[in-house]
Amino acid sequence: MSQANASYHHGDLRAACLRAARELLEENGDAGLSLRAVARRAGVSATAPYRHFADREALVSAVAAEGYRELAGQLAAAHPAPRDPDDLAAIAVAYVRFAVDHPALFKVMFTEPCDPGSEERAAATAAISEYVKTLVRGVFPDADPEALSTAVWAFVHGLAFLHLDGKLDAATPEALAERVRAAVRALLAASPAVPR
Amino acid sequence: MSQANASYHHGDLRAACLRAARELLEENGDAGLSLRAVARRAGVSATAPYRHFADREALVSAVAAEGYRELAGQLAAAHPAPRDPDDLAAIAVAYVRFAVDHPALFKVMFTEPCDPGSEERAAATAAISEYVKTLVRGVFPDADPEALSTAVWAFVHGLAFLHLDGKLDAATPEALAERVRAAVRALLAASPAVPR
DNA sequence: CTATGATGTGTGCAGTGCTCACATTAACCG
DNA sequence: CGGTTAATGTGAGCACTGCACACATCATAG
Repeated sequence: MSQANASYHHGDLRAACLRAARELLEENGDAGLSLRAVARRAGVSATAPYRHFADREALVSAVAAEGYRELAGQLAAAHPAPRDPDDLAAIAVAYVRFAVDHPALFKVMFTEPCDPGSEERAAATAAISEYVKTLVRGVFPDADPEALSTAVWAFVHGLAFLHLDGKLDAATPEALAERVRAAVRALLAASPAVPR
Repeated sequence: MSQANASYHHGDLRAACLRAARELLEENGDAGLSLRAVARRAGVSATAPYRHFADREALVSAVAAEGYRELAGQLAAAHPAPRDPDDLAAIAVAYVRFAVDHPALFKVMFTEPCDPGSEERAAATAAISEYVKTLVRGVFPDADPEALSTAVWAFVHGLAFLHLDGKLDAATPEALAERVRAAVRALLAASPAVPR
């Protein structure tokens, strides 16, 4: 019933497609995201989206790029200017939380081909990478920033993925947060010979 | 064993399907893995595989389970009895290497729904989890084994995924190994700015 | 040596991505 | 204004997919 404007041309089909895609992703997961379903939901013929997206890949990449931006926002919101490992842990929690709250989106962001994908997408991930590097530089000024930021991102990312797959499950948000914090603490405390 | 000759019954279609699925996965990635393609490659009608796998999900889960076992083997081969972080790093390298060498398989193992999946699959991942815990206990006797093994697995897993997505790329195997080792070192050396 | 259940076949349906020719219309230019 | 044009949306159609169904074949138990 949403043909509010019964005109031939939609007006802003591109945005409508992205919105529909997001909804389908939340509702039915990755599998439910078909161009045709998107078109149906946007109240438009099956082939109309092709005027705005070269193919399914392009649509997915656009959704993913949106996801990156949102994720970046959540991280920044978790702690504006982290100074110590606890602050970092808060950001880690936000990262994992994002993954668990939007599982299908997150998978799409990090699972699909990606490399040859849109530059929009590449730029968005580069931004995150840069952000992590900045964080690490601030909190661990004495470390090799390149290696350590790789390590930190990997750690948080892996934590997110393991939760997603149900390898680790955290019933309540608070349990999840505590588990993440515990992992961070354990990692920082870890030394083979000299604890503390 | 298999009377591969033109007999009506295949002999060991289940195994043939798994082999075909592995091949298709290596050749065309996740997308190329269709039940029909598997059937074609096994030289059998399109619906024959349904006698051995309830649906596509089941086939994929079986392939994934195989992958888990192989991964476990590679890890064990990388270092039989790790005692210090360097040994651990060798295992980390093997983990990431496995992901990079079999990208499609790895994605299938950790990306698809999984939870409600076959118990065969659940058992295989539980085995890996247990293995990591054992490792960690050996190398870091003073740490909280639960939290630290979570952290270690997450770290290595994230490293693997970031490489897979081309977020981090390592042209040569040696470069990859060195990057992984550097990340491990950086993480262990990391101490916060030491607010004294 | 036959009955039976496990295994493989063929047909068919609904859904998908994508291409192509065509319809509609907004926007630009005389 | 009015007409041309390019952007946008439509519909039919192809090749493919997963899966369900009825049927064919055959190894083997009784």
